[in-house]
Amino acid sequence: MLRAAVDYISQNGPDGLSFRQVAADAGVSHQAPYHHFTDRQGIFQAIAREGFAMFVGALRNVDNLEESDRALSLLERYVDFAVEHRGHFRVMFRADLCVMDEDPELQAIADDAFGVLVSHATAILGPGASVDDIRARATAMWALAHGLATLLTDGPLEVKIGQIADRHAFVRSVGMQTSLTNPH
Amino acid sequence: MLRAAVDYISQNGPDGLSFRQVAADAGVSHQAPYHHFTDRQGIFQAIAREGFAMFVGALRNVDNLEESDRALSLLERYVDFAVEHRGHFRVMFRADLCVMDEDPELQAIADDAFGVLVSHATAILGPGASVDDIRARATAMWALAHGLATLLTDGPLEVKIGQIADRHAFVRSVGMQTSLTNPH
DNA sequence: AGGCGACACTTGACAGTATCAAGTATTTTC
DNA sequence: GAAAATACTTGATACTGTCAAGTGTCGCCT
Repeated sequence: MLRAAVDYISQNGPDGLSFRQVAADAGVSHQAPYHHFTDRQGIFQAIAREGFAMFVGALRNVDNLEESDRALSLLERYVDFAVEHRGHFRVMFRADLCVMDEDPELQAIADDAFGVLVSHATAILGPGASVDDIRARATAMWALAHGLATLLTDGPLEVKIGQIADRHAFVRSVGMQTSLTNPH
Repeated sequence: MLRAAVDYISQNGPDGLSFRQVAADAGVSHQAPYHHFTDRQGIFQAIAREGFAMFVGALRNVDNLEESDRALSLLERYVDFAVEHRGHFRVMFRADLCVMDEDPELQAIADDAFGVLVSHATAILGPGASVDDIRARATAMWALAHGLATLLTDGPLEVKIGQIADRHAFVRSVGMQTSLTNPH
């Protein structure tokens, strides 16, 4: 049932998603989903949870890589996740669809994902860096990755810059332009 | 009428927007908007048009600034626009809400906005830069700005990194971390 | 002056939607 | 084997976008 919803979202976006249609696709009555997910919002929350769990998994263990490659790998993985799980990704960062405030578990797992970024920013900037610098660096990496992912999945990037032949190479070349790999 | 719709969107997001509610707020019958904007999609297209027009206006003339300040100013203006016109911004980059393919005028004005980024990237990298480098640099700036704007307007940025006291200073400090101001 | 056509809007109807409420099996648990 | 939780079901309500056809009102042309 979740699977059906995610599939729909990845193709048509989250907005047109019909609770009833999902039920029909799963071959049950129109109230069956309402029993599992309390709300229409509930189904998005469930998707976001699953998504963030996978997301953290994709980002974790980046520390095992060679240091010079970590920032680019992080960027690459972030974008990869968005493209490969666009159904989940489209929901995860939409505050209007899944309100994290009401779901502590979701909040916790999202924190984990951000934690990866912060620890990475800390490692790159070294022990001497100020809290503000680390915060700024982590935000910069997040914003770059998130912007790229968003523009690729939903936005008009390919419309504007033309078809992208090799996504991995492209993402890396974009990352190189920002020298986020360097200490300062 | 557009005003009412934009106000609603800036507060509640574009998804819950009800054609009928907008009409009621404007004190007309439920079919009056349908006369002005052919579609529910039509109202989003109108908002996107208005938005991109303002957007280009906000980004233009960044060339007049001192060269070292251009990249940061561009970033700052991009984010400013998103925050100050969040009602428009939330619609402009949602391909599912306003399909640009069917609106050449909208497409043209969006091209203008991207043109500012490209010309800026070209100027920074100098005449010797390859097309791929310029493309990558323009994308990097766009992604950073867009990601930051998105995370600020819709995303969980402030939830994760804490309240931002001075937005302008923060945006600039994030921009500094990426050295997008430098040639390479 | 009189008519005419564009425009701005209205009422009415239809199918589809989320959601509330209350019912019915089936499965698990004690 | 009874009770309770689980997984559904049907029915009804209020709201939504959209189609269709009507009403008034203004400016303009003859």
